[in-house]
Amino acid sequence: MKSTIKDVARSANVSVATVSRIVNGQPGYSEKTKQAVLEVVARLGYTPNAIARGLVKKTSSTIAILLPSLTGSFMAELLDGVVAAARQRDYNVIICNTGEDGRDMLKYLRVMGEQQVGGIIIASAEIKPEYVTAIFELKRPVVFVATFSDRHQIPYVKVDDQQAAYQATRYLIDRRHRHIGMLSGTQGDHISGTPRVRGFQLALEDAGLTFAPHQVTYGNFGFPSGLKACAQLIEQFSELTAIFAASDEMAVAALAYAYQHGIHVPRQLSVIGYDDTPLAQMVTPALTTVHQPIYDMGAKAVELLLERQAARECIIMPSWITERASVATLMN
Amino acid sequence: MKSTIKDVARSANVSVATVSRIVNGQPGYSEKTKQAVLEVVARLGYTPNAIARGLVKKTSSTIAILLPSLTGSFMAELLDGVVAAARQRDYNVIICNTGEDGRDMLKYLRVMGEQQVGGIIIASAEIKPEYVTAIFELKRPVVFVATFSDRHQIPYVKVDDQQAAYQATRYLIDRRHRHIGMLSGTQGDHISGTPRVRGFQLALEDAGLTFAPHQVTYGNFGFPSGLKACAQLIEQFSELTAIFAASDEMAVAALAYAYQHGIHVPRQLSVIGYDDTPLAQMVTPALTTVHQPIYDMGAKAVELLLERQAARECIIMPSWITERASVATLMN
DNA sequence: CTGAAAGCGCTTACAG
DNA sequence: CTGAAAGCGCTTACAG
Repeated sequence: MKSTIKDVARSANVSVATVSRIVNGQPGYSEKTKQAVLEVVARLGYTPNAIARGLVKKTSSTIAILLPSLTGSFMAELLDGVVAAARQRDYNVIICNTGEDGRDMLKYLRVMGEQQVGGIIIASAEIKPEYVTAIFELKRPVVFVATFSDRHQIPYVKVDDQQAAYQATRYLIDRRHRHIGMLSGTQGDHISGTPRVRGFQLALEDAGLTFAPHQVTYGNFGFPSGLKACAQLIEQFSELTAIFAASDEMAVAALAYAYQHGIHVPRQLSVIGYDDTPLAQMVTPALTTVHQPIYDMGAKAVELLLERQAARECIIMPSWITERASVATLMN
Repeated sequence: MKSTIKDVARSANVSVATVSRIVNGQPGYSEKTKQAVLEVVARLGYTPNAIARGLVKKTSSTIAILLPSLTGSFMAELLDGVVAAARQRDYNVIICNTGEDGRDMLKYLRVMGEQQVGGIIIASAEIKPEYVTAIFELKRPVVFVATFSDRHQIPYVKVDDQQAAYQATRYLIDRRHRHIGMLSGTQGDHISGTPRVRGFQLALEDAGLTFAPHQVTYGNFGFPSGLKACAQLIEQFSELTAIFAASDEMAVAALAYAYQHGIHVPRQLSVIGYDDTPLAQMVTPALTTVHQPIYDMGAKAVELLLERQAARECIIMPSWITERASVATLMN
């Protein structure tokens, strides 16, 4: 049987109050009783029950992260940042997989409320109105990361997707590409879909280039979808010399497609990605891509959640292009 | 203020016992009082406090997974399997990053004990003797995944690394390769290092080929280390026609190295990896590799932990080679 | 410096 | 079918 605070109190001939103070390093006891108690603690192998403590203190030193999927290195890196920042603050993190379509979002929101978590981070997902309702009912700190709601004041940390896409497109234009196609993420996705397409379009138009619907093709950010989208793009827009992909995985799919069809990257086709996940440096040719500070975004979200909740700030993280080997400058 | 069971009891003119029964679907109340109570529950927005329940039931419906690192798709996939299996059983999972060298292993073991978790999964890490001591003191279910202890009876689920390495090497030999090099993981790693080298050596010797130390070179399973190890291997063993890498990332590093040096894969150099992470299908040429059922291993670990703890079984999962495009059959 | 006691929000025999 | 009461393992005023 696990020993409790009562056991050590009895064994040390003191009250539980005294044991509690000593174990928690609060003032109020002599060095002598401290030694005696600590000795009993060691002998009995006593460890405090965090559940009981949580009940009286009404907080459990844990936060939850809700994410749509665990696959893909984006989430792994985000999680890494969250867990590291939480550990620094002695918080545990519970991980909830809500499913790609947010199927279990509402369920987890409720369950995490019941678990009395200190706060909830919601990652990269379409925020439906009913989520927002549930969030407000929870009366608990929530922050979004890599997503946001444009209708409600809920803190978020993310990159400016439209601007980042603009930069990436501009990068291609500056290297004299005039026929640029885009591999977009999920069509109709207001978070990471539409804004990136808009940035793409804007950059083209600002440079005096035309933008037509057949220049963009859609997938779901994943590799297989990228393969299909790339085939379709090249078929309907054969004059293209460069591709901007809305995710590294889709960009890598373009690389794979090109290789299979004997198209040399970057000599015959330039490719720029989005995310800068570890994948980008591993492929050949190494991928030039939009860098998102994913790890830092996770860490920042924790900070917002735990220490700056009152401020209700939103944070736009900087993004930039990390140059590698998949984009060529055109000669003419 | 959040309402408690007392609030709804008062509001519904019943005892807390009755509310408890109704909320938990236990027998013992009339349909009429049930309706009345449920109505109050809805009106007050009452949700039970899982912490309080955990205190009396002495279990918290959460398990912990301790892993050395979150980066790399191996861990992401494992985590995915664990989380999915836990969700099925209405368990939450707390994720603890112990650091590559197990720096925080002991700390987390203690903290998770205090959190009264229902069980602990320890993933892919060297198991030091002091861990085992701490594990036994915990008196809580523990299962290892992708690792094990050869000195103590603690359930594990893993692949037979030596055998898998043997198969991979054999695969190369069957395709007429006679000069085969290996990119090993961490030197001295008893879990995923040594056994794979041993399998490699055995396969060579069984085929009547020689095995010499200069045929293997060491990294730490990661991509950058693979690049270095590959350079070194090719320098000291230039006649090689095929490489067996102890991880997909190291195999991909070999692909990258070859590309940079104008060596065509698989025409001039064959490469086989280990893990079959998503990465393997994304690179070009697509990587032939040893498939580990990582997701299933995570799910299995949860099953062992929660439902078959008493049996104390260990499970060796099957592995196989998934053929893609990075290995060629030699002609001569 | 120390202890008795109330209380955190539940569940669960036990009695009716 | 229903309730009074004890108890889960702690923390924290309060009193001395």
